Amino acid sequence: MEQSVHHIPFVSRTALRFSSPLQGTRLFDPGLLSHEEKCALDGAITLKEPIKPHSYLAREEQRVDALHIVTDGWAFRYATTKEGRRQISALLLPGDIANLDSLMFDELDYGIRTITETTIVSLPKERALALARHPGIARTFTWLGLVDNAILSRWALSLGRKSAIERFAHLLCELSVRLGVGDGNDSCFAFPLTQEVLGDALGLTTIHVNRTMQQLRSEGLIATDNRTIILPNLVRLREVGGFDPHYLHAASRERALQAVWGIR
Amino acid sequence: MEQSVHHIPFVSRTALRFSSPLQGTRLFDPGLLSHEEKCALDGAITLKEPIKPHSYLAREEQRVDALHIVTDGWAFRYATTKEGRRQISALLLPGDIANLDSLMFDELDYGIRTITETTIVSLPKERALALARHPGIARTFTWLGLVDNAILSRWALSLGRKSAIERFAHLLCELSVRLGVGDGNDSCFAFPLTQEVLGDALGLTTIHVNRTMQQLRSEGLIATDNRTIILPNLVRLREVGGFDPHYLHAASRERALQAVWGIR
DNA sequence: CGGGAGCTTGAGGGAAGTCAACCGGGGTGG
DNA sequence: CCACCCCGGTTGACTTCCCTCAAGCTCCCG
Repeated sequence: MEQSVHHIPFVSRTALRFSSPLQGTRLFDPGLLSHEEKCALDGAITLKEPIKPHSYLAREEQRVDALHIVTDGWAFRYATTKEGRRQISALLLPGDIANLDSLMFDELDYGIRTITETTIVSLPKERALALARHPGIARTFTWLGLVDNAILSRWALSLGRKSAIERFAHLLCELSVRLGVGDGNDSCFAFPLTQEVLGDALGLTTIHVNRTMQQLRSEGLIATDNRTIILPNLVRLREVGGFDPHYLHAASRERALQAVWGIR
Repeated sequence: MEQSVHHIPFVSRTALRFSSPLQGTRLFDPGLLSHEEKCALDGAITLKEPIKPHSYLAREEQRVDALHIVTDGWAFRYATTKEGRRQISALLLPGDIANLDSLMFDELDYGIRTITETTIVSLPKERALALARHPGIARTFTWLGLVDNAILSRWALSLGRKSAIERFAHLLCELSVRLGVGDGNDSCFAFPLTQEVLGDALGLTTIHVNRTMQQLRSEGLIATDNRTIILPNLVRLREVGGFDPHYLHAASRERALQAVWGIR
């Protein structure tokens, strides 16, 4: 996280005056924050010890008094039926806020678990609410909540109306965009999801996930190797999944990055 | 919706000084708004002509430059697959904002249709953003977005991990709470959803919705009569649906109502 | 070397989908 | 004013996608 200034091209010096664990996360991404607001945010957070893989960041019904922002690693939100069937409602990637709703609600109505080792920074609820008096920060929270919502709406479309292979393809397309791996074919990224976790995200059994993966492999749409996934034909994968990246509103994110850094 | 002042006990007269179409809607509910903020909101909205049943309030991909708040009637948000399979991602009841995300995004990534005749008020995006400088209004928007999110997460659990009858039961429980019909058994409310719309909300075919309704009827969990539904055994219905009202955060709404009106 | 986590395979079953009718009622146009 | 039509609901027969159950396999790690 300690990043040295000389790795970054000479632009926009003032914006670089500090180096925050939040640098480059989605919290800063939408481009809604002034330099002052970024500093204020940065001053309010505390960096936590890394959290082990497969451990609980929070349990269902738990009282949580701080926002947790993932800065590294993968995690997920989930809910379970009384019989113990689990549905993942969000995959949390670096930059995501794990529990934005804690801003307004006292108790979680879901649980949070890590997938890989995960580092988070936390922002006490009270300070977050105070910071939300900065219009840019308030708008950033709102923006993040709305994107969460857009993603979840697509998941609902997948869960309710798509076949296993379509759901899987759609999820992979979503992840490739959210992770910011290039649009070109032959996308490739670390993929720490077990088939069990995939099943719980896609509303399928692990066994059916396995068979669906085989189908995708045999059609040349994915290749996996040691927790890495390759998408050799993103165009066709998007067709299969019925994926249109528009809903992720990554464009505004790109635009913001460009405006702030003059790069990328 | 036509509420006359003399139905309301003599309390908190100042809070009643104006009568807004927003009165009693979820926009005012969380209790986050000062009297001044309510006035500001009220001054920014315009009441629209009632919209016919089964008509489009907005299409997918459409540019929308105002928030639309449902004040009467039922509507829904939906998305479709390329083959035309439709999934409803939200049922919009009086008080709901149909397109909160228009606050931040230019184009919808869903469509909005009415179910019954619907009246809406609209709030131009620019004015909404300006109003969001009031902390209470900003927090109200955030609150509404977060509740939307909580509801959608439960829908994902239903769609991914519950049987037809469980999904149906859960939806009915959710609606009974959101509509504010009493907790007691023998809840009863107008129910304008066709089996087709229900199917699109629950991720089922109309035919299977029909059979599921028959099952619920035969088990004495619902009774229908001319677009009205009766839930004769809400306790068992909640058991069947695995429903816990906590996630709707209606409590804070009740608390707010109590604080403002001293009633209910 | 044993054990567990994650992956793979096969056989059989079941919940929900598909296809194809039919019904009943309310609106409408001839 | 009646006939017609269309929408929404209902029913039956058949299909299918995905689930369940039950193993066995392959790593990796202690």
